[in-house]
Amino acid sequence: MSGFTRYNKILNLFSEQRSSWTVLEISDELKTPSSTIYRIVRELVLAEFLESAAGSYFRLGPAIIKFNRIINLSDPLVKAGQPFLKKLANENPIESVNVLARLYGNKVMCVADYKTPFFKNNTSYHKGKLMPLIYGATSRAIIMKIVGKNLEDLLKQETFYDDNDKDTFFKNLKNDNKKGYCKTEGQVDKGLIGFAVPINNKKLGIEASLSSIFNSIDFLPEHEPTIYANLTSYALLIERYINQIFDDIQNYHQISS
Amino acid sequence: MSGFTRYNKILNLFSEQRSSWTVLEISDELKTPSSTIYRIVRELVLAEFLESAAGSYFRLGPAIIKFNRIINLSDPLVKAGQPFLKKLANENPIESVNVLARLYGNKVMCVADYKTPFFKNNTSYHKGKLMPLIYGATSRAIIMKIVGKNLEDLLKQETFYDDNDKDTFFKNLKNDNKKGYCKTEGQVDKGLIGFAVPINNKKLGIEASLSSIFNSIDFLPEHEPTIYANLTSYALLIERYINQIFDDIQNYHQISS
DNA sequence: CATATTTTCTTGTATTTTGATAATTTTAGT
DNA sequence: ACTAAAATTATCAAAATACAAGAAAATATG
Repeated sequence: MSGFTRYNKILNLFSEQRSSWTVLEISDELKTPSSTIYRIVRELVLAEFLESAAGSYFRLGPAIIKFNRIINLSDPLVKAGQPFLKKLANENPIESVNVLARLYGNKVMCVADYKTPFFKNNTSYHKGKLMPLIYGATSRAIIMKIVGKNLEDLLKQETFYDDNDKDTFFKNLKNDNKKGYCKTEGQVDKGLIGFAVPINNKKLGIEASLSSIFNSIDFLPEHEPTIYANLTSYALLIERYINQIFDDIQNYHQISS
Repeated sequence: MSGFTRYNKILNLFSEQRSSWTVLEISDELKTPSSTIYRIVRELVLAEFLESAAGSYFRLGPAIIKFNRIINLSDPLVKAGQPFLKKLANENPIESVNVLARLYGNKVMCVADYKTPFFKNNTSYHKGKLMPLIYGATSRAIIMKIVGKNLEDLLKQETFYDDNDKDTFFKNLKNDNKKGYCKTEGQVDKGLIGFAVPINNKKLGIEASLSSIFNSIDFLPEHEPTIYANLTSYALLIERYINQIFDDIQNYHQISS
């Protein structure tokens, strides 16, 4: 273990399932002497990436919240998309969860979400949640714009049931790309149906999607055109807004240098 | 520069005011050779604490968002307090911003907020924002419960205009402690008036406050008893809920070990 | 207050980091 | 597609630091 890895390995132990650890537990888990872990944890506490909790446990610290706020204020995708999610939700014909997601390594991460007040189900789509790459409209709208070797690399880690499953996947992807949007049902959460369109910005290296998720029981086929129209127009708005933010950043850097 | 410091120094350059940096800019700022910075930045990008943006700029990366979500799901204060903020807001007689804040080093940080839909002003109180330690009801409700050497250490860095200013500060603090709540006007944002009560949990090491902030023009003296009653009762609810969460954690660790 | 637990300190040795420079890759403008 | 400039990675020996193991200190617990 060297470099940032030694810190990152410890930080990555803190998960949704297990959000507090003692030094000895970390030491066991990473098979590293406790004296070493004590030193590293102390450093992380000093930097407020960890903080000590009751009973000699440690948990993630406030530095994370601080940096997260800076991302919220400055990430072009979040900045451009966040304000539109509520509007999109209000124009949908039925109760919905609306999500802005982006590629994150070889997973997809939700970076902003808005749920209408009376939406019944709990969805997997929450800000910060990592989603599977090949399931769900949200993810597929992102990868449908990726081609060639990039797509190959991305899917390298994914396993399909069989060749047939794989073929169907690629066929659907091509089809979706032709239509311009994605629709999946029950792939991520049972009883939910999702629609998504891609959001891209080559200059900023943004590979993302905008999606609306509904309860299957609420959904009627005649809703589909409206849903699609809303998604498409808001995706366009967001893309335009991202470009504007990009120009602002450019200007800012030119002026200050 | 050694240990985590070298990573932390770079991460801490990314701020609200300046959220993207090039390697050369970082190198200039930290007076460190660019070959070194390239290496460190690459490590941080690999761990997704940074990501590359357009024009060879870097910005904070998605790992932050991921960890922030884990905090939201697991931090006892956020978990206990978040659900009550909206309820508190709805019981207030006028439009309000409602904030849960806690001590963070020698600053105060807002960890959850809820603003009523028609609140006019923009307040400084947003989740993740660092607030001054000695100004504003939110902060003062926290420090009014801290005594002796702890208080001394905490205030060591703060500067008062003069001795008179300092005396008034301590007199007010004592007074507030007697009353059980804090009230300040225009100390953080002009035109706003804030009320706050402390939230404490010795076992979990939580030093926090719950506050409601109003537009001064909306506020009438007859509102004060209701505001105070609401804050006090919700603070109690949150404290109780924190205890319950604490017990849950205890049980969880006992069962799993 | 005594004991158990957690945390920090100490030390020689092994490992890692550093930074100047060179080499390579990427980008942007014809 | 070509070229020049810029951005990024690779190399390597010197310098700095992390490491492990146990001892010591501090802190929590009953």
